[in-house]
Amino acid sequence: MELTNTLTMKREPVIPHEPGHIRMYTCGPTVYHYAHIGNLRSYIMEDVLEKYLRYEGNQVDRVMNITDVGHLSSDADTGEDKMVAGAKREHKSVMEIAQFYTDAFFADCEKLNIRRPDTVVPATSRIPDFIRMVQGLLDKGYAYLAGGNVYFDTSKLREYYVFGNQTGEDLAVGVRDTVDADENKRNKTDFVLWFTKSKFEDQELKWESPWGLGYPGWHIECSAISLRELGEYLDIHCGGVDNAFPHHTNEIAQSEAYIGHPWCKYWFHVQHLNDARGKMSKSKGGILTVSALEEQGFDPLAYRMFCLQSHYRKPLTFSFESLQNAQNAYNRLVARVAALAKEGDPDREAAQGFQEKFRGALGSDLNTSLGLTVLYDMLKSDLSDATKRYLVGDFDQVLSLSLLEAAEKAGQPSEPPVDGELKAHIEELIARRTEARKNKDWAAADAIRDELSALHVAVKDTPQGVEWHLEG
RNA sequence: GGUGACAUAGCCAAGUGGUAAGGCAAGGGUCUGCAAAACCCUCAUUCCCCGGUUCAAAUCCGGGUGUCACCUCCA
Repeated sequence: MELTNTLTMKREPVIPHEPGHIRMYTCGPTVYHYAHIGNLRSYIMEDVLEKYLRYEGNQVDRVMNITDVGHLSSDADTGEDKMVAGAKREHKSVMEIAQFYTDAFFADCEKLNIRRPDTVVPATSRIPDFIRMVQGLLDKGYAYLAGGNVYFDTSKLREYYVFGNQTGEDLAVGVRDTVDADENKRNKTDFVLWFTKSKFEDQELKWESPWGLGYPGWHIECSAISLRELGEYLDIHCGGVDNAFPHHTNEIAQSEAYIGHPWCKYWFHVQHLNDARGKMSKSKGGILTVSALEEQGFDPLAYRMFCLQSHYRKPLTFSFESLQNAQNAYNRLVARVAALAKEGDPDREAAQGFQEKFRGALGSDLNTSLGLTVLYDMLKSDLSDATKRYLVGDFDQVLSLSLLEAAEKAGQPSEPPVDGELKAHIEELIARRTEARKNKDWAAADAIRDELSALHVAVKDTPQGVEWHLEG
């Protein structure tokens, strides 16, 4: 397949270091709060990438870290570690908070059909690895001690800025007026590998190290975890664009300095989900979670479809109007799949043409929007129902919209979740309406329908009789 | 100030030199007592603007404009 590699800003064929075996790393969540749907857009698109690589027949090893240490609390760089702030807010221990939000993150992922990576590593479980790596960088002369902290010396690199054409002079330290210049740094692009001293004094999570009691810098965890789990040749590193600088830039700097050769070949960056105000972010507030969407009657998979209808390299603006579009489209798609006859065997040979088109779409820089079009074209084609069902299942290995499962549920009118008394009342009203309709007393029939609709019951007259269901 | 990405109908979008896919919404129709659902039909002479190259440009080149993001917390 071909992907746009952020390192070169060109579309390139994906050729892994070891043929047929792709090693993929993803920056995981910081678990001090619920993930918002903007975070989850990245994870959805990365999930599609992983599944498509498997669909093409590759073995994929995927690793994700869980950041349960080392991030600061507020919009400004003042205050305590975000994990600590979260713990205090909820009167729990730091590790309890981390576990709680880690579980919440994976629960959201499950609702969105995001596969859990093969290996998930909490940063706090790998402190000795981080210390070893920092020591290695010191030994090789890429790091220095100053003011109690260990810094990475970016002047030792041939090239520091790998994404884009910035120069060191361009870096405006303190663009955000709450960020102060760190006097210990030899170069303004240098960054901390290990802290023992910082302006944030009340860190609860600290570990012994050769440089004193402290905690790791903000970038070391991804490098160390990736190097240990996936080796020195990483194929694809994923993340949101806002992490390209400084996080990914610093990861590359320290990883390549440590191993002494190029590290990761392809960088896959997902653009932001914006709302009318711009980037949706935790610090701005007003964030939307999967649960919030569910409370408003949306299926999490409609949000997945919303993301799939767009392209990962385009900024996507969220609005409830757009999500409603996606929800409608999803419902109709499921209804179409549900209408396919189940009898018969698929004609796999006839299916190949659409499979090729599907690969053509997804293989071309993960064009999910075009992939959905192939699905629609296939459903409209003159293939047999059995073949169509087969292809729906085939494409859904990548799209993961649970189309066959949802169609199955739609096919069996499940008992509406109402208690016996209310149910009896509704059925009584329906019986009276049927009677009124038989007598062509339309006014009475419509009055009863209004009454039902006040109870949030929608009725549908079909040749087989009256169907009803609860709304919203 | 520096850097990067993006710009196609009401909305989401495909498109990588050959004369604007698809989805949602909307309008019309069939069906139905009326609805709902389903099905059928319609819906951009034009792709942010201005130049240029070409027989031919949404696509290539030059110059603008706008939106968003990053510049040490963010995916």
